[in-house]
Amino acid sequence: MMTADAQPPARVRNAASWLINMVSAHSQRLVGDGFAAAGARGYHYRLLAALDEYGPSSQATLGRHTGIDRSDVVAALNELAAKKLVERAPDPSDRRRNIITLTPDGARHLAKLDEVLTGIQDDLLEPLDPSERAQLTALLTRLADHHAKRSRL
Amino acid sequence: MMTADAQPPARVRNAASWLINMVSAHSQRLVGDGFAAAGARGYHYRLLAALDEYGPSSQATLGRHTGIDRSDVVAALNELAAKKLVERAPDPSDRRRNIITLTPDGARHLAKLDEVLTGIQDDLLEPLDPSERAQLTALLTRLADHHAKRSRL
DNA sequence: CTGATTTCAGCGAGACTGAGATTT
DNA sequence: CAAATCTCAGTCGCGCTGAAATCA
Repeated sequence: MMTADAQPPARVRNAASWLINMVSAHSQRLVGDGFAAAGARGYHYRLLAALDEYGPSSQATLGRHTGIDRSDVVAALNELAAKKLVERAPDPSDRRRNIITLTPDGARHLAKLDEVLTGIQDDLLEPLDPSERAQLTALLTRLADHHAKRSRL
Repeated sequence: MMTADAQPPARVRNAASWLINMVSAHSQRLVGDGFAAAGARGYHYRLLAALDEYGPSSQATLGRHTGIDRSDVVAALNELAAKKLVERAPDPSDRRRNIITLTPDGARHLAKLDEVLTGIQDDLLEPLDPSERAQLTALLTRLADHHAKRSRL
C-alpha cells in the first residue's frame, strides 16, 4: 500500500524558490481565508490601505502605490464603490482622472482587515522566536528591495 | 507632478506576509519566464522531477509527491504526453490506475529545466552571502514544515 | 457498501496584455 | 504630435471543488 508521506522530490524540496513559494502559498491561504471571512480580498486591502496612508488619489497613483495593474484597479474599485467603501469623483483639474476617496465605512472596514492581518502575522511566524523573525524579515527585505530595483529598470 | 517611487503603504510593506509574497512573486516570475523559454511550466517540472526521483508512478501518487491536485495532474500529463516526455500505460495489476513513465526525451527535458532552475536560484539569492542563504533556507524550511504539518491535520 | 483512481467541467485570485476613448 | 488616464475584454499559472465513471 501507499504511505501518505507526500514528500516532493529532493531537488524541488531544497530549492530556495520552492521554499519561498511554499511559505508564500501558506501565507496567502491564511490571508485569503481571513480576508474572505471579512468579505474582502487582497486587492481590496491594499487599495484601502493606500488610500488611508496617502489620502485621496487617482486610480493610476493607486496602482503605483499598491503594485496592482491599472486594469485590476478598475475592477477592484468597482467592487469597493458598490459597497460604499470608497467614492469615485471626477478630478475637476484634470478630466482624465478620477479622485478616489476613502469613506468612513471604508476606514472602518480597513481597521477590521488590519486586525485580521496582524493576527495572521503571528500564525505565520509562530515557530520563530522574535530574533529569528527579525532575521527573516531583514533577509526578505533585502531580497525584495533587490528585485524591486531590478524590475524597475 | 507625481513622483514614481511607488512605495506601498507602510503597514503593507512591513508585514511578513507581504515580504514573503513579494519575494515569491519575483521568484515565480524568474522561474516562470525561465521555464517558459524552455517550453514548460512549473507543473511540468514538478511532475518530471517526481518521475525521475521515484520512478514510474500512478497519477494519484504523482499528485501526492508534487502537491498538484489530481485534476491538474491529468491536464499537465496530457500536455507532457503530447510532447512524448512521458508515457501513460494502464496498470495491469490495478485497472483503475495509469502508470506514468518518463521517456528518454522527458529525462533530457528535465535535465534542461534543472539547469534553468539552478541558475535562477543564484539570481534569486544574489544579494545574500552563503551564510545568509543558509540562514534564510533554514528559517523558511522551519516555516514550511510547520505549516505543512498544520494543513495535514 | 466503502474507498481509491481517473477524468471532466468549472471557479477564484493574482498578475498580466492589448486596444480604445478621452484628455493633457 | 506624444503621453497619461480610465475602461473593457481577454489570457495565463496556480490552486481548488464537485461530480461522474470505473474498479479494488
